[in-house]
Amino acid sequence: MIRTQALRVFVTTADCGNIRDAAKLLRRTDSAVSMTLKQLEAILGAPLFESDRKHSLTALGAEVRKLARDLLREHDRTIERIHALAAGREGVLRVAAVPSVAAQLLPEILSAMLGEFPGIRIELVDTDSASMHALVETGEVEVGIGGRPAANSGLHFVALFNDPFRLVCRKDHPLARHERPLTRQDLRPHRLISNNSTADISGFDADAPDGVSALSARNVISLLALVRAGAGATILPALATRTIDSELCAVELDDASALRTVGFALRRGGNPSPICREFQGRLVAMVQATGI
Amino acid sequence: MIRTQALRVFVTTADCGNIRDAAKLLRRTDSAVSMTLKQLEAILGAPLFESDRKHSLTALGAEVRKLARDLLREHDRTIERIHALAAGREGVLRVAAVPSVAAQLLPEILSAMLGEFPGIRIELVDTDSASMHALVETGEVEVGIGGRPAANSGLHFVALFNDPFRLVCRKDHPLARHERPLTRQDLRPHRLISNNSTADISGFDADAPDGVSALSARNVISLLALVRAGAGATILPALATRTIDSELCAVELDDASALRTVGFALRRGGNPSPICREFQGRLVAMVQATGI
DNA sequence: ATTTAACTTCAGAAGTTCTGTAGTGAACCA
DNA sequence: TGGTTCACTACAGAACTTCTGAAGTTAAAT
Repeated sequence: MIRTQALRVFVTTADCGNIRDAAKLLRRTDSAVSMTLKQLEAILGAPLFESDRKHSLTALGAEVRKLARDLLREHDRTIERIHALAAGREGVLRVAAVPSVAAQLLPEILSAMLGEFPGIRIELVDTDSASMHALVETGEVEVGIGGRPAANSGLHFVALFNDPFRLVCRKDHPLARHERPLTRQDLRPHRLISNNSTADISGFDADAPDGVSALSARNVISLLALVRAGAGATILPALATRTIDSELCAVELDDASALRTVGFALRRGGNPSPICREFQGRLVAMVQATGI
Repeated sequence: MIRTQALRVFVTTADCGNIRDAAKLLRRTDSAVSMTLKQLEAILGAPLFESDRKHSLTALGAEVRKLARDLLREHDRTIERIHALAAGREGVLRVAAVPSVAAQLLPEILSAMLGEFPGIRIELVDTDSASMHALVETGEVEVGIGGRPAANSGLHFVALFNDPFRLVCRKDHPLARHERPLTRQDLRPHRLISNNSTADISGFDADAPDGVSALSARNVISLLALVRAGAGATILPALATRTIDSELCAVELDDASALRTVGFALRRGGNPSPICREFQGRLVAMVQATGI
């Protein structure tokens, strides 16, 4: 059996032209190097060096040297990549997140990771919680961030923070300067624009005729445009209200159920990749640091 | 340190889906395989399999498997090629030979070798002895077959056979039916066409005025065409007269110096490649078998 | 609850690879 | 010519690694 180490000893010796320097480079004694070369020649049944002095190669030695050098280069590169994968310095992070998280929390973390680990690739999908769960379940993404999946799903959920819903309205809206947290009673007289998030609030859509609001928008940009235009108010997770413009304001709701739990969704029993663990760790740290 | 063997154990186990079958394939005990996997995971600091049962890989495991599989494929291919080189089943044979040998002896040997060792490549140069020596000396060919090089050259010579020179003339030439071997005296009245070979015969060209023959030809085809056309006779090594056509005949010379020694020319101290040794062995065998 | 299968752990055996020392032979120098 | 140096080899034992076989654990199947 030809060991990779034997090839390395041979190539190093051929490069150095003598055993002593090769042994120094390999951090072995001369005799160990000598023995390894002897053994390699015995396996091949033909000499690799012209003479005992290792300064010139036989025709065979020259050919073997070329092959071995390429193999070792490939070998070292691969071993390094395996280590990098294991250390999370390389690999692909596929993550799905609800828009509020994707927009408010992830950019900082992801760009920091890209900066620190130049070898990695990141794929971010922003979508609603239900689609996110599906993506994790099918394996299209490794981790999702959003609402809690149904208990009977194959997903493992780790809560990260609780995000209260807020009413978003124009500053001149009647409820804008309300003193206490708004009750459902307070909201009833006003037109509310439903959106992807409101589906998560138990009983919210049910208040509307046929359980469907008169006006709805999927996209946060157009949703806020409608609010800004005076079409009504809407309800968004507090996280998503962080960057609303100065024409608008977010008002607290007095409703324990108007709270969504945001966390990681992972495949049950799945062992996340090192890069995914790294990502999770950073997000947890950020949530703790900012005290959301 | 990640050993190549550990990667092979990992890939095999991943392929089999369990340790037992992998151990059987690897001709190791279960425990050896188990230990190797454990050690590999310890080196990487992260699990490669989802659970103790080795039927499903972690995200990291799947990535490592891909890399390792490619590396092992490359590794096995290279080791096989090194063995093939050492066994002479692969490689390049670069050989130079004088035309008579190249045309009469080598075709059979070289085509047999190409048939038996599909991995090899052969480069044959036919040239005169002096150029052959130069090619061997510069390393452009590994071995040459032809006349003995000067003693002060860097070449090692191994005699292979003695090739007597013959007179080649038309069947209606006055010397064609000579009873005894021809002496120089016999030749003197006739016009001789000199060629590359005649330079090797001591004193031959010297017999002509100014040491140069009136007519000379380098190429055997045109040389024989001149003889056939009645321009004169010529002298060629017996080996080269084997395939002259029926219009011509070869007549023995009575001259001990009209003998050339043909043999291998190799770099002094050079250790020929396995494929070259193989070639030399076959040529020696052929010479002995045919009794040249 | 028992059986079976898959894997792990452990201690010692087996095997390998390394080191240090002693020695050979070639090259160099005077 | 003999001394010196250099590069390598041989060998024996030390150090280390890897393997085996037996016993043990865990998980799934019946």
